[in-house]
Amino acid sequence: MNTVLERLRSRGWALTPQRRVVAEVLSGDHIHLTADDIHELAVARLPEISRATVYKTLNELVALGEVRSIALGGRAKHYDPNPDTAHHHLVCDRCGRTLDVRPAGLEKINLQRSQRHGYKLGRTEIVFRGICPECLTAEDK
Amino acid sequence: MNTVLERLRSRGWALTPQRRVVAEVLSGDHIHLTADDIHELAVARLPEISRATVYKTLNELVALGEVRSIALGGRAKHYDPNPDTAHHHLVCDRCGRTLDVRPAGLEKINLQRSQRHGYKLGRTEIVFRGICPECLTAEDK
DNA sequence: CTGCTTGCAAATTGTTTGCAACACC
DNA sequence: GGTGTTGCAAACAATTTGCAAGCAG
Repeated sequence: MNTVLERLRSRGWALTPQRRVVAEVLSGDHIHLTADDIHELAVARLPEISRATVYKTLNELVALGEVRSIALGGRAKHYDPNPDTAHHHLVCDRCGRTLDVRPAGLEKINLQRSQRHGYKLGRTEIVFRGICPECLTAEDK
Repeated sequence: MNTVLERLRSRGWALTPQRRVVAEVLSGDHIHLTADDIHELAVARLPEISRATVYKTLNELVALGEVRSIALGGRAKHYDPNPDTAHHHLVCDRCGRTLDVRPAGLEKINLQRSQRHGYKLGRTEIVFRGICPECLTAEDK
């Protein structure tokens, strides 16, 4: 069922072990990892993979539209393996844990013409910020 | 009319030339600058100001709640001098130019309980992405 | 062979920190 | 003279790039 890899191969992407491992890590349920998280998980499956290769592969996946890179405020970029499904993000301000959310009634959000300032509009991103349950209990000091 | 400086002074913040210049640059109409932009503009008014001081001052302003740091996807953080007024951002995907927008009808956005995953909700940030007029005309190749 | 891919190491970029010199009550 | 602030330079962290060597067709 790994359609990601099929799609990539059909676009002429050389399927090396390194690239397969990166794609596999991303399609797991660990979501919104940083490049370094991804490298760490990839090393567990393929010890000799280098950070540079992980970075290059991630950039290629972003360019191919298979993955989106998102800026959540921490130092490092996070990678979102679901660029197509419409969803937004719920981010913990303490630990950075990020979940996908699909809020009801927000699909039709749009900027009225008077607020567009001549921009041609594209995607709208919503980030809900808060504190996750783990950090909340840890906070009960 | 520089209430920012008044507020800061009343909180015991030493008002040095360097800090005043940074605050002045931020209260200009050039909005959402990066730390380096701010340094550059500050140097124009006070040539000997150092990058380190600008960074330190910006971090203090953020800690004091006078300025918010925002991640817009580029490498560098941007600084938003209007943390209090409810507004969102319209970002150019080409050049990064960012404007404040106050879309109508979005004030009551909220995540329904079933989507909160136990998070205690805080602020909601919306980023509208698009291409600004300048980049649009430049693109007419 | 030819060309894409890898991985090391070095370069870049954005930001922070250690510390000595300084300014201001 | 102590407290807080500056600025240089060095340290850091995240990411990118140059390049020689490897592998695949």
